[in-house]
Amino acid sequence: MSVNLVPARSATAEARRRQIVDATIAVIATEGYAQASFARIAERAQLSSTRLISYHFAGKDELVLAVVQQVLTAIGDAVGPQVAAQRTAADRLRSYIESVVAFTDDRRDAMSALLQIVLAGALPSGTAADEPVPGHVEAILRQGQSDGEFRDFDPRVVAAAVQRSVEALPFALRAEPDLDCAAYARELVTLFELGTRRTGA
Amino acid sequence: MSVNLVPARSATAEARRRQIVDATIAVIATEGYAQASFARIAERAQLSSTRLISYHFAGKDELVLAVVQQVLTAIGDAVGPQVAAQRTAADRLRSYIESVVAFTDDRRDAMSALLQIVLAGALPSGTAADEPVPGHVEAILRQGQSDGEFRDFDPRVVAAAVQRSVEALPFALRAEPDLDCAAYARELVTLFELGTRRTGA
Amino acid sequence: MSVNLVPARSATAEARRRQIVDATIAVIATEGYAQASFARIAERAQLSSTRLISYHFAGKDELVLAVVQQVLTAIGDAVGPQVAAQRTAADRLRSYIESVVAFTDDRRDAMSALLQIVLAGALPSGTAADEPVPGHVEAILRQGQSDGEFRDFDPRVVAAAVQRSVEALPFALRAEPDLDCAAYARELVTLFELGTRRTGA
Amino acid sequence: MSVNLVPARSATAEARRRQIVDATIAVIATEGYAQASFARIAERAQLSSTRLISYHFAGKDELVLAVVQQVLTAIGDAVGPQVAAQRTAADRLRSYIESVVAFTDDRRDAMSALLQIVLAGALPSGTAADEPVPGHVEAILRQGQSDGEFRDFDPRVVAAAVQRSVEALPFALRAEPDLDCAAYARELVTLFELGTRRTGA
DNA sequence: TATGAATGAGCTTTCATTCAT
DNA sequence: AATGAATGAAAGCTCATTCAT
Repeated sequence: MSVNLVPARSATAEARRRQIVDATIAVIATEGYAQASFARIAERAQLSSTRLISYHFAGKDELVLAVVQQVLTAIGDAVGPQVAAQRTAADRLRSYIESVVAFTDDRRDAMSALLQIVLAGALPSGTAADEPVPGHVEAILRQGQSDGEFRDFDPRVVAAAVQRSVEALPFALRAEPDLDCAAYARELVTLFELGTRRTGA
Repeated sequence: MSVNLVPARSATAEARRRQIVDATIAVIATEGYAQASFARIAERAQLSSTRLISYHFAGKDELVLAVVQQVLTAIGDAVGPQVAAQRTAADRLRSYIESVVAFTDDRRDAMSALLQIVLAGALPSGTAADEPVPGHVEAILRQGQSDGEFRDFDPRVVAAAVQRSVEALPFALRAEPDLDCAAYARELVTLFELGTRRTGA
Repeated sequence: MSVNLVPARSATAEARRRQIVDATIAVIATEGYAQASFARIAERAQLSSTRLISYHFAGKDELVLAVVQQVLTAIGDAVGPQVAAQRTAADRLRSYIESVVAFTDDRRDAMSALLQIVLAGALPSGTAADEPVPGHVEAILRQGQSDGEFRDFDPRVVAAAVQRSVEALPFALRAEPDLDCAAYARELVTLFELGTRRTGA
Repeated sequence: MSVNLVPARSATAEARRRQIVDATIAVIATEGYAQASFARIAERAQLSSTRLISYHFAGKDELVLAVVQQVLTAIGDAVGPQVAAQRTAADRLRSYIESVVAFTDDRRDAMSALLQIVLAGALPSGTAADEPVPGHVEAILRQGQSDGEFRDFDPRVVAAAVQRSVEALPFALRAEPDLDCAAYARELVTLFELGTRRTGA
């Protein structure tokens, strides 16, 4: 039996927060993190004044944190089940790349905003969310190594390479919106399959 | 015959610009791009007022551009000759990774500042420098493919993967300053060698 | 036959008002009058929102006035009977000083809050309570003069001196919480006894 | 030979600071400390914007500190020589009361502003100026005791009484602008002469 | 009696930049 | 080449208060 110490937010408040978070994502994605002032967010969300943002969020940090958490949750919901359904490490790696790419294609603004926040170092300290789905790729790689599927390599380095390669997609999409994301995913899958699989005989 | 439309800057002015650019790099690297205001830069450079910055640079855009150009030039000087000395595409790719990693290790602030500027989307439009050493990796990859060294893949996707993987290093170094960069480079070299080489018979 | 124009407040409402007034006193005493916003008061009183304050008090003026009245009433209850029990003016003056000092020692927050409000000039105009127990000291002094106990002096000036000297105690207590208040009172009593008594033959 | 490490402020800057400080004193004295916002100060000083205040003072704390220092210096200049010219402790005490009262009468706004700042507890911590001419009265009293002029009493208590009694004048002046200050001073002088002089035989 | 939601006005501070020497 | 002075705009944030249940 769990006790909720924090007073539950009302449905109205939750909807407002959601609306503000969505507007923040849109502003960051389209105008850049530096331009994401309360004024512009309020404008985008059709709010009467920025005061409504201050009312629902303790400060800008809390707003940014809410954006990060919302997007991370969405990524987790989209990617987690796909990856978990796979049997081998190679399949999980493939599934991870494919589903993150698909999510990126589907929710471009959300992914773009998340990356801008993380890369700008704008995350308030103490946040566990230093990376999208942090450590997941590294865990997959380590499992694959101990299972004998993958060759010997530093899982941190390769995990970083996978992660960053996937994260490159939003930038590519901004330059070329009609990019074939499925093909993009296939290229990355092949690249890292070849790069990680057990070599030899 | 080339005509110099821009009036040559004096040595004194050049030194001042250099001093300001260096201070800007230091501020961005250590405090973040968002904190790099004229006030903080002037403070770091020991200038009596921000007026000196405005005097030597037409505006913030020009200052940021000067930072980017200075760092890109330094990268070019460090990486270009190394890569050019190689005979095969595979060697050039290896050399590229190794020398960029070495440069990153050597000039951490400069590389960190450059990446923050680029990732923040802070480059004034019309700048050709959308990427560090833009297109170099892609050119190497294309050459390798037409030479038969590399397998068939989308050179843009793989180039992006290589580029971003190398760019991950400054972030890793911030978290772990004593990171073994040579080992980091070796891991990336192996990863992308395996991922790009001609497979099969 | 008296008519009650103000609708009687229920016991619940009265308790709430009391709770809010007490929280206001605590905030003013510990953080200063300038920091005594509705937000901080609500926080201190464990209220869910500032709305409850606005609900029970017509505005900040009324809240501050309620604080003043509550403290003044308490002072009157503590000091009045003591003074009234004395027979000579000198005894009444001594009793006034002693009992106000005792009250200040006993109810430090209340006295501190009252003084801050009065000294900040925060009393809404038209309030009769421009001073704690206004005029009492002056009345004692005038009586002592007409009775021939006290020498000839301007009772307003001396009353102000007595008043302010007693009011200095909260400030002294803040700097030195373990101050011997009884000794403090004795010093003041002697000082003003010597300063006011009939001199000469 | 002394070296000035802090760059000297220009005459222009010094004049501007003075102008702003004077306007601040006027606003605090006439409208109260709580109303002394940059906006009102700028308005009073006829400045084009509040930006000019921020330009000349690092923040509100520095501005308030400048006010305090300016007034304290003025008090010291007015009171110090008068007191120093006296031979006995009783004369010095009398001179102190008379000259502070005279200063208060002469520079009502300055004294009123100073007292409001001090009483509001608005002095940034670390400031030595916790009281107007701090400790001077106490020093006079101690000297008078060791010289045998004054009776035995706690000099801190009596000093506080003298200090606060003198500080009451600005409040009295606000209520009654035509108050006879010389008479006010005479009353206080007599009161504390009688209260402090050696009694007996 | 109480409360969640919302609000306009105001605050200090920082921004890059310009004027005038 | 350099500098002191000044500036309008915008930033995030807090204020007491009101609306609507």
